[in-house]
Amino acid sequence: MGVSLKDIAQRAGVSLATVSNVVNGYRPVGEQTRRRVQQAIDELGYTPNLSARHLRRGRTGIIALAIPELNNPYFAELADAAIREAAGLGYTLVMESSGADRDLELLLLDGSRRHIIDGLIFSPVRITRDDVLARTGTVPLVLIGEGVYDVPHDHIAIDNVAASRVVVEHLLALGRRRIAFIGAGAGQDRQSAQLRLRGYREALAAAGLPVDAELVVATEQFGRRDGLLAMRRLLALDTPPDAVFGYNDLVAIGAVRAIGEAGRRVPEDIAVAGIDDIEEGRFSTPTLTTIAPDKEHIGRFAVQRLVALIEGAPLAPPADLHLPFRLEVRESTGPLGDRHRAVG
Amino acid sequence: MGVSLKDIAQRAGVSLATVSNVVNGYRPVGEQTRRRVQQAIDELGYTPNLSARHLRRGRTGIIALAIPELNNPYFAELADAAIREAAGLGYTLVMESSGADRDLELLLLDGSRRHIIDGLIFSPVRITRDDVLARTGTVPLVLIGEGVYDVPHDHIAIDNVAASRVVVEHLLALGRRRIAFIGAGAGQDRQSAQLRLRGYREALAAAGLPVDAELVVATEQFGRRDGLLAMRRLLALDTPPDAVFGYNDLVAIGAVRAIGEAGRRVPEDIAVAGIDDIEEGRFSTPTLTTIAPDKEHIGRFAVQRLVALIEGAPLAPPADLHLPFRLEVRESTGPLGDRHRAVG
DNA sequence: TTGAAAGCGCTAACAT
DNA sequence: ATGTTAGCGCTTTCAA
Repeated sequence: MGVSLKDIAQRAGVSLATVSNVVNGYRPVGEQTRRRVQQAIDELGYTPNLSARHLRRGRTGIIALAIPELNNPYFAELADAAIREAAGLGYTLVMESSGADRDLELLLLDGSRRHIIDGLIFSPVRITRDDVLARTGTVPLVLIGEGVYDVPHDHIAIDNVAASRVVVEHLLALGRRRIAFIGAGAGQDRQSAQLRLRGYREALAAAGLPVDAELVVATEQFGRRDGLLAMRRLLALDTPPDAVFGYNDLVAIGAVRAIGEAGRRVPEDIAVAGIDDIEEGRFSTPTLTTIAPDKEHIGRFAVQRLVALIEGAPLAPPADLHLPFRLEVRESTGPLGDRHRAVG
Repeated sequence: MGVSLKDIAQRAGVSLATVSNVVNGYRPVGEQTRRRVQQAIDELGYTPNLSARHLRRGRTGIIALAIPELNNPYFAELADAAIREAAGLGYTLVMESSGADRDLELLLLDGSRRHIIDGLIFSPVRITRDDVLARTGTVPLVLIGEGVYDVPHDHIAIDNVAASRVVVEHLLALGRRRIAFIGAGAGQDRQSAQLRLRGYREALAAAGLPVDAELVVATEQFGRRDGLLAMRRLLALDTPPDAVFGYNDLVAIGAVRAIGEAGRRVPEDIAVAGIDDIEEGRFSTPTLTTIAPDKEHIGRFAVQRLVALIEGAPLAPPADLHLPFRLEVRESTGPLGDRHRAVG
């Protein structure tokens, strides 16, 4: 074991409590004493034993960020911001993957790690509002993403229905009329898929267009491969779409690949757009039109709310926060002839 | 506070030690007793308080994976494997980012979190062999990647010189003669950049070709944008290259983008290859030729070695492990006319 | 302004 | 096979 408070106390000729107060600043310490203690700390190279502190305080200083897929770049970028914010507030953030599995999500919700984490930032995709209401776990909880609404917890997300509408309106403004949606979710209640699908439907309805069921493709997951496979099915239709809206950027990128493999061009033959604004889409060929949520903001804000909750700061009641987003029009829906404008 | 061992002991009418033994299995417990204790545990919903356990044991059950950039997909894919392996062995893995900063790396090396982590898997890029030899930290350490060699720690990596040679030999076999290298590292000692550059040089030398200094481009970082900017400089040369080898897949993808923006084609005009085999390169247009290290293997193996070290298992002395890799030839260097073969 | 001491929940050495 | 108990390092109440 390393250097402990007791070692410092002995060295400085003071009591344990005094050293603790120099370290934590809970109550005033005389200037003389403080100096002696600080010197001992420096000489011996003391750092607090966190396990002991946590045992005593009943807190661990660890918060978790639970997301469906670890290697979805959207979450990686979000996590990056969250980790930095957490570190700045004296917390360590650990990432947990639910694998988009309902049972695992329920476990996380009920505090599978309740003794190791002080709080949870959760991006659920399979559980429902009722699951959250019925939860027995008590660790502070902040929800992100569009999984669940109307629950007594902080909830940070963009308005997915509105975002989807903006994308589809953009495609309509380009003159596209057979607009497909990839990623409707395969039977399970991926709530965010429902919301994005709803925005898609609303935009079509507002334009007086019918929703053609064969243009709405469900997928098992929401990765590149899922987008690719779904797009192949769309290309096999008698009348393929002239535009595709992907559930997220990964799905859209998979669709772009499938279109190229079929010898068609994006955007000339088929325009493609996604949601998330992952960096990949800013360098792909063609670059990808997308909805850009402020990931940095979401990540930092979620951590701030959670830490406030943990530390019992007086704060506003649970809020449903809709952060702004913007449409990034790039080559995959750009006007023709606009290919290969320099990026970066 | 929640339910403690004492609560269970009272409920089951046994001693603390017995409950502890039911939970941990350190010594045998009678069948009758075990059943009663287990029932109490189930009824009261007991879970061990990890802070207490850690305080007592002197270990935290947390290991760290320190990498240069959190949102480099290569590391995300590696981390995914490592996190699963760690969980399987009863450890929680936290990710730390060094930001490829030398001071931060030194801090990590000397145990900036010594009280919170039991061990460290470290992928350094700026520190040197001497830094590692001089380290004062004592937490068990496993090195991954090509940052440092010949130090008394486990070290897991692919042979970067050999891998680079394979890539360049492949480009040579395609008949390319002006082969550029992007990502030589800008002055700082990014050891892995040196190694990959060495492989590049060796392959050219073996083919009896000179190394043209203007075809070797240093970059600040190793992301998509760096590849893009470097490639623009190469395209501005009097005689641009007919092939490009990127330090990693991200750099290569940036280069592909720059080539397209300049109105040239990959691979017809310029062939491009990288290292890492990130999923992005399997769906990009064109798909990216690359070196595929076994990320799953590296991640799991690093965790296994580290945990063995932590738990003091008798094990072989520190080893320098070179894991196998293979060349994945895809469209970006494929024979002409091979575009858009179906992937997936 | 400072000190003494209890006790957070657990494990492991020592007893029985 | 089971029980008793010391003590990991820290924070915090009560006293001085």
